[in-house]
Amino acid sequence: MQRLSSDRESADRRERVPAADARGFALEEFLPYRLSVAANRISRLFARRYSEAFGISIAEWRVMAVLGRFGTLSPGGITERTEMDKVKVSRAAARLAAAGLLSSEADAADGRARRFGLTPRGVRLHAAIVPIARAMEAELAAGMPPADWEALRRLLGAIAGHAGELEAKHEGPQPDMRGPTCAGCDAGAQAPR
Amino acid sequence: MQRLSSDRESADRRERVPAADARGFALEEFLPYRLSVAANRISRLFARRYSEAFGISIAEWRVMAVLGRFGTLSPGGITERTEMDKVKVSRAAARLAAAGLLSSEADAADGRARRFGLTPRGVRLHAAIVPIARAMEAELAAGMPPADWEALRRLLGAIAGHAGELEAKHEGPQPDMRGPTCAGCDAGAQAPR
DNA sequence: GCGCGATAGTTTCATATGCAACGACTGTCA
DNA sequence: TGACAGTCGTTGCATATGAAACTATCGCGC
Repeated sequence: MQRLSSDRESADRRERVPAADARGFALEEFLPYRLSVAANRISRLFARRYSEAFGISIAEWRVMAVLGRFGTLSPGGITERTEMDKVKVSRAAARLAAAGLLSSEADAADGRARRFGLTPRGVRLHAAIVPIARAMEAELAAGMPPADWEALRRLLGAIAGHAGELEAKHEGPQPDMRGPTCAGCDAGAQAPR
Repeated sequence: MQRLSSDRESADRRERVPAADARGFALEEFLPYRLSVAANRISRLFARRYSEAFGISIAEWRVMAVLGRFGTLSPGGITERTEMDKVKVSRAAARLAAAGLLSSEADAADGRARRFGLTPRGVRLHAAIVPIARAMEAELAAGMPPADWEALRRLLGAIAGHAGELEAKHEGPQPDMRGPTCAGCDAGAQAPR
């Protein structure tokens, strides 16, 4: 972790030396930014299509996708397999159940848990969405050579895995948070939220 | 665009044939899903760090980043360069200005426009964040070979570009929307919002 | 059996988001 | 010059989000 110039002796130097470096920072080259832009554009694309054609959101589609694959699942199981927040899963499942696409029953073995599954209508909707989703993916893939597409898929898995590790590392043991990073950043007041 | 079985003659076949295909749909292999998961994890990682260390959001950081690079910009100029919604830019800039990090003045040439720029404190904060951002990017990059990292950067640019084209195509002329996609999907009621 | 900390899921609440409406201003065309 | 369609940026509103609180239940230890 690079140390930022924390000396207070010279405002001039503080502004000139790191600023000379910082001025060269190009947001459009920054990988996290590119990733975010790409993901947002594609999410918008898919969200619009799912919403227009089927009246469901991406979160709801994900829930249906894992239920279509795994049969019945508990909210927790859905949460794991969709990588979504449990609150998001809970709400998506409630909406789908209200729309008659999901069945929900109490888990016989665990009184806290529930089992969600696709109703016959849910199965039909799932079967209708899958080809559309695949076609949209193919439309995206048509923009680059197949080898690039496969590489992108692989690299996204790799970066997500690594990011997951970093997240876990920072969530668990929180040592001297904001110590080394903020020390010396005399930015003054934190922006009001 | 793959045609989905829209025949109505046999509910059995409608359920068996496409479902057999649909059941094999693996969300975790779906590239848009992977992209979203990767982007969300990394955004959380960066958002947490920026917030803890500097009290700003990613949107605010992006505004500062482009102002640090280009000097003064109008809200519209910021919007273009950050790929963010104009509303998001407006609010981020307002918060940063309230925190004393941005200066804002009327544009002499155009009474509708404004000019935003970094205040001296904004410049210092910008100079403090850049090395942190670079260090975090390096931490991420450490998870894969440099060649893979470069490939990922390039492929993200390519996919975002292609997605942008598709978005533009679907936004402009909206011909028979939901015609070919929804035709034959007898999913019944749209999920209530 | 019976506390009691841990777990599953939902709900509450404060914030974030984006579309649409708005006010302010511009440049053009008659 | 003086309407008026178009643009710039902000604000209002309805929805989406997630952290934390809450309810119901579990299963361990005694």
